[in-house]
Amino acid sequence: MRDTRPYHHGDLRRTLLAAAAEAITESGPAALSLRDLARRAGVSHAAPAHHFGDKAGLLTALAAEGFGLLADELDSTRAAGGGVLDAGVGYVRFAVGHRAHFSVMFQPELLNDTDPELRAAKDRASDALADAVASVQEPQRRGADTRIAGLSAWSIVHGFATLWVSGALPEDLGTDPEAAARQVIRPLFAPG
Amino acid sequence: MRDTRPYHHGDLRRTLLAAAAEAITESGPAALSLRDLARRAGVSHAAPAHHFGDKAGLLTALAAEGFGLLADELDSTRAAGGGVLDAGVGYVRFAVGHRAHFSVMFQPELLNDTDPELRAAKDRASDALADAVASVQEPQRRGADTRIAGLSAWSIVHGFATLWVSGALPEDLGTDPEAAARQVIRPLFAPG
DNA sequence: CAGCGAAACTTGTCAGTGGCAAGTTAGAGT
DNA sequence: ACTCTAACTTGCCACTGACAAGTTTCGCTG
Repeated sequence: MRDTRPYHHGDLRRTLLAAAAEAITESGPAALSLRDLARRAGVSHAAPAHHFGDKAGLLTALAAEGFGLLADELDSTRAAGGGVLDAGVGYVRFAVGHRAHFSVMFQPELLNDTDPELRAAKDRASDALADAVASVQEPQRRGADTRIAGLSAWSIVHGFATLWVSGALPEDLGTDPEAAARQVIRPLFAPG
Repeated sequence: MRDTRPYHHGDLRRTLLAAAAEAITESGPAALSLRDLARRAGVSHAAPAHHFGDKAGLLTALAAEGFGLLADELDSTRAAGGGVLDAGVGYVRFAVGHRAHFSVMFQPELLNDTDPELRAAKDRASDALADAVASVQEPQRRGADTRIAGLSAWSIVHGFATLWVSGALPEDLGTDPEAAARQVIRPLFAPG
């Protein structure tokens, strides 16, 4: 909220990330143009490069932010006393609520996968996921492998989220992704 | 195998699709360049447009081919007397064996989703998937909803495939995607 | 087999894009 | 007040996708 545009934007990094998220939500990561983002933010076409190096750098920052948000989501459902099922629904809630982030997080060819921030955020999300699965581990019958159980849970939840946001699922599932997710995910957690 | 390059390539469409699949497998759909494909095929830079209209057209053709191949895969495991688990493993085999096709099939913003060929191929794959799930339906306990069961199966299988090809899964799962898939998917189908 | 219509490709061009290099401005610390 | 550096700008180049208009070849009809 400055009267006239100052030379220093002041918050360009954040602004660009937000604009990128919006643009990607609308048209996907492939259609993203750095110059377009710059225009939207009212800066020169080369300004984005200063903060992110290149396009992959921007998407990497977005992905890292995404993993952080995902970890937050999982941690918060856990803090609320939710079980694995709730964590799963939380995963879907994140994917649907942050399509842009989600659509970039699992496309490594768009990212600088060696970026330390990205790695850190990934690790944090990974830990949060492991915690959510481990919380249901105690009442496990037999010595069923926890590791495999976690991967099963991750797979079904990730699969549902991916299919939902890509519009591949049948329409008669309704318009509420969380309710639908709960139904579809349940069979894995409530056998018998 | 002509002695000198004829004006009519003869099989450009196929050649371009194959080249595209190769390029995408290496660097993802975003990095795909029509002009590069043309160069690889030894034709002019505008030749691809003749066959596919534009980039989305090419990717749409690739996606349609992909859905066809997926349907083939599922039908063949069914013909071999396999159950849902085998169909699931077949799904993963397809995704890993045809990364390029798979990576494009579920990114609607890259495609012309109204394309009739794409729709037809999608429907065929959808039917094959439904058949694979229905085949295990008879011995179902209680009136568990078949529709939901199918979506659960699709989700876990699709999720595993997606995570595997994106390199998100832990390395200690080994290098054999089918074996790993079988382990991770089983909990859904063999409860109790 | 002549020729003609349509399909398959080429050449040329334009606006838009990403990325680099070199300059300019502002702010922060001393 | 001075300087050092981060935050941006201007200018440029190679490349890309899309379109328009031409050229070559194939296949079919008569």
